[in-house]
Amino acid sequence: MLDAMEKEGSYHHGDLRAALIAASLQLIEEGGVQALSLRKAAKKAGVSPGAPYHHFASRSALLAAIGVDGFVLLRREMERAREEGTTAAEKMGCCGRAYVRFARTHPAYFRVMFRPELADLHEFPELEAGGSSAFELLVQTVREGQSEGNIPEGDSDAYVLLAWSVTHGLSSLILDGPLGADFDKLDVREDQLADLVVGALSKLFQGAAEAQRRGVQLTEG
Amino acid sequence: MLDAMEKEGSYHHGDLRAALIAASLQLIEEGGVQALSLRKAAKKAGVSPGAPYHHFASRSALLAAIGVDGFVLLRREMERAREEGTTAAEKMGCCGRAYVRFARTHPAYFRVMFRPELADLHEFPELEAGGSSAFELLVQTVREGQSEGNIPEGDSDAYVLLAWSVTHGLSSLILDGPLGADFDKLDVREDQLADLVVGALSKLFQGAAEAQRRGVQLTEG
DNA sequence: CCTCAAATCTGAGCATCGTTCAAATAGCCC
DNA sequence: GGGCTATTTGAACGATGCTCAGATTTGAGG
Repeated sequence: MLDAMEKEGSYHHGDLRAALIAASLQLIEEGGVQALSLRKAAKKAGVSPGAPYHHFASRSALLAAIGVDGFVLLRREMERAREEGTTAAEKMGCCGRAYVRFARTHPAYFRVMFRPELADLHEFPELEAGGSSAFELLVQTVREGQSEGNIPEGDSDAYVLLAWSVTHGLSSLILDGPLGADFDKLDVREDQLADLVVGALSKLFQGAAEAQRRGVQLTEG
Repeated sequence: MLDAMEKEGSYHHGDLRAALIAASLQLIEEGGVQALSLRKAAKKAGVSPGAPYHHFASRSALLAAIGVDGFVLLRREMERAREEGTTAAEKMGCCGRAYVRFARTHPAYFRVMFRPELADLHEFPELEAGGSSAFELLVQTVREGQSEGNIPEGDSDAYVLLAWSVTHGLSSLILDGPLGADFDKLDVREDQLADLVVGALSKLFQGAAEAQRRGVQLTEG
């Protein structure tokens, strides 16, 4: 599905399916998700307005296919980034930075991946599976960090959710939030935001783990 | 703008502007942002398809107005929640929980507030101002926490961003992410997620502040 | 090589959408 | 009442998602 040459030359168009996805990505990058119409994608692929419906049941199905590709790319980039760290805490930081980098580098994919009104997760189980796949990588890394002592014990689920929320939240704020207009007040450049936030989270994780090791009871509030 | 009775009885319709916003919110809650069309909102308000354009320059402008209302509501609920905490760390936790609660309680508002393709921040400065207003509340609270010793010193900007990213990320994941399908694997109910994640962040903040107080150097990685 | 069914594509058509605009209407100040 | 402005109408335009009957191409089996 990621390979545009999958069926080249075997049908009338070659591989209209891949051509439509490529055209769609280009349209989305030029003018946002709203700028994607099946008719424009069809014209870009040199085909009539009705042709796409032999490859995608609807506009949503096209977007779902793009989202699936996006999750594959994200998972791949996170796995690659993970190998740059030695301790689990480092790996988690690398994953987080890769997540944010992915959002900034592939905004077209990222938006489609997290817009259920464009491609519903229940309607396209492949999309849901893609999301779970990326999620599992974080679960694994946090568990490793706990056994290494870099992440406080207990509440494993909470720390996983915390890590994912941080990276996803920062990505969303950079892409769609008022952060793009506000971050200049913060005396940091946009490309440093991920380092800053993920770094702060790492500090907190390690500091809290150290405190716990010294017998400090971690309480909420 | 929040008051639906603002101009009641003074024009042909009464207050078409407010009626359109009310109708729009209803449509969005029923079928998502995509289910809102100016024509349907107009019909719901008992008015012709062209009438809305005397109150909103475009569909985007209508959505921007809704977003502005949303930011007012969010800011109000965060301020109210803040007063339930005594220390700054507690206040920050309350803000975070209120943020997530707002997203779950008012998904229609929340989505519009963070969809620049629906209502561009540059095009509607009021929207941008609304976002900044909510953001400032977090800045203030984190700064208070640092002077109280509940939040580690230094990197003030990073901790603000961290706190906002966490709350915004969790909200986004609950509303639009694959979390809705995955959280059952985590052995927690959805309404506990905010407590769990915000609580984890609070623990980290306090643990790290305690470690710093005992002379531990907080390093990234 | 020929046949024929299946896959693929065309192009017209339908309903809906955002948006514009001239003309009609209602409210308000003088 | 006169006249001005705000408001509303209803038709119109172009674009969209999607459907469908029919034309075209492909590839496998005789």
